[in-house]
Amino acid sequence: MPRKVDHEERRHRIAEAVWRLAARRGLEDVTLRQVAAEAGVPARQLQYYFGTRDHLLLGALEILNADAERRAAERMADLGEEPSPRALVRAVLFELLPLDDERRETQIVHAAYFIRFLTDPAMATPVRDSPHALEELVASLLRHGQALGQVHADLDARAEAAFLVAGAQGLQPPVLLGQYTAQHATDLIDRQIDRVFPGT
Amino acid sequence: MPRKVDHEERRHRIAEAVWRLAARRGLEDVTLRQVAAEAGVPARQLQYYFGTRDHLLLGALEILNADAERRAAERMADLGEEPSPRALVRAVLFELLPLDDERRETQIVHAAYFIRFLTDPAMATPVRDSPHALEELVASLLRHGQALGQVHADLDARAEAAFLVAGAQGLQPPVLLGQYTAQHATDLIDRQIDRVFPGT
DNA sequence: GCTGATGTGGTTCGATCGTATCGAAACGTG
DNA sequence: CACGTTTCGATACGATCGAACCACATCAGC
Repeated sequence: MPRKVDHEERRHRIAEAVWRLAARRGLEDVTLRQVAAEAGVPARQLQYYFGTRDHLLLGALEILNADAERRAAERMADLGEEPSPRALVRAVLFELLPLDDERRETQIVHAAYFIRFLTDPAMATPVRDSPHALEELVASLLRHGQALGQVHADLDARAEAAFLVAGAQGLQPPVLLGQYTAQHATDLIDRQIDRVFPGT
Repeated sequence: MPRKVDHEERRHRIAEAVWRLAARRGLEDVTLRQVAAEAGVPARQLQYYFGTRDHLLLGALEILNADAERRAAERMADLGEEPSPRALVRAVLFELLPLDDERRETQIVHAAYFIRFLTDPAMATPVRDSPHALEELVASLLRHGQALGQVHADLDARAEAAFLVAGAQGLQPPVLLGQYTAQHATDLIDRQIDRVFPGT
């Protein structure tokens, strides 16, 4: 078989063009010709590397999610050797805010895809599991905090984790729309974290 | 001038078709011909009553928001003569969840329009003010609750209101996607309300 | 050196898009 | 009744869409 390296590189390059267009004007403007122009490749390549337009959209989303997940894992690793539950919860929730260009683009693209998630089951699978996983992760961190005496023992970790995640997710739109500053959003989250971790 | 009555009726009828299509498959499928077919009117009427496609999208959004606001006001009025701050906060937050078909459709359509809000300032104006208004409303209700001794006096009403609204908004996607039941979402909100209004 | 699989570019096709246009029906007003 | 405005149906136009098609490169294995 021929060089596999280019394959991934090109797919990534094309996927980036899809993200830019989707984030700028929505999926309507993600046409094969526009993507080709944005990526600087002939339109024929999109057909070859992704097939139909639906497969292009799905493939670009998968690559986006993989990149975002990798970056999130890196930021978690940057917290140091033995990060406190509190710091981890904070980092997880901040992952849901558009605090840099990459997270911003990821979240806008997800918003552009959202309607598809509702009807197209194939599109939904990459996203359908992640929020549940985030909630579980935060819940386990809260329970860890309870074991350490940093979180009130009578607090329902599961429910509190779900609402914290929802709150962070709900802060996304106002920040993207420029109604809230990123600073304001992080302050609001920090305030909730202070409430949940009173002893730190 | 000829009958004005039909004018509004027809615009509403056409707008409903736009919502249905937008909610089902996103703005990409809101083509003039599809809308005409869905509304059961000749395509030429869309041109006459709304003009260009952009004006159609904008007009349909305005009609949707007006309807949603009217229904929300009705539900608030149904709370009775002198509703408690707690009941009002609950009702306001529940307005952000897809608890019936109308709210569900409204929120899905808003999701479909979201990308437009980010770039098209004309589209954004109907929505740009509402969340801020909701937050202020909840904050004033919390302050009212503080005056009545139902809410801890040292609680930051503004920040808590903002996070409650964000939390409700953040519960929207998982409910729409079927990850959370509506029951679960309302439970989570009720739990937060119990925390904020401990004395009721 | 031939062959077949793999990759690439350019072009074409039928369908559908948004919009403009033209003429006639419908209707209030004089 | 006649007239001008409003409403509306049908059609046409240029542009653009997704996808198919075709002619070449390129290169590994025989």
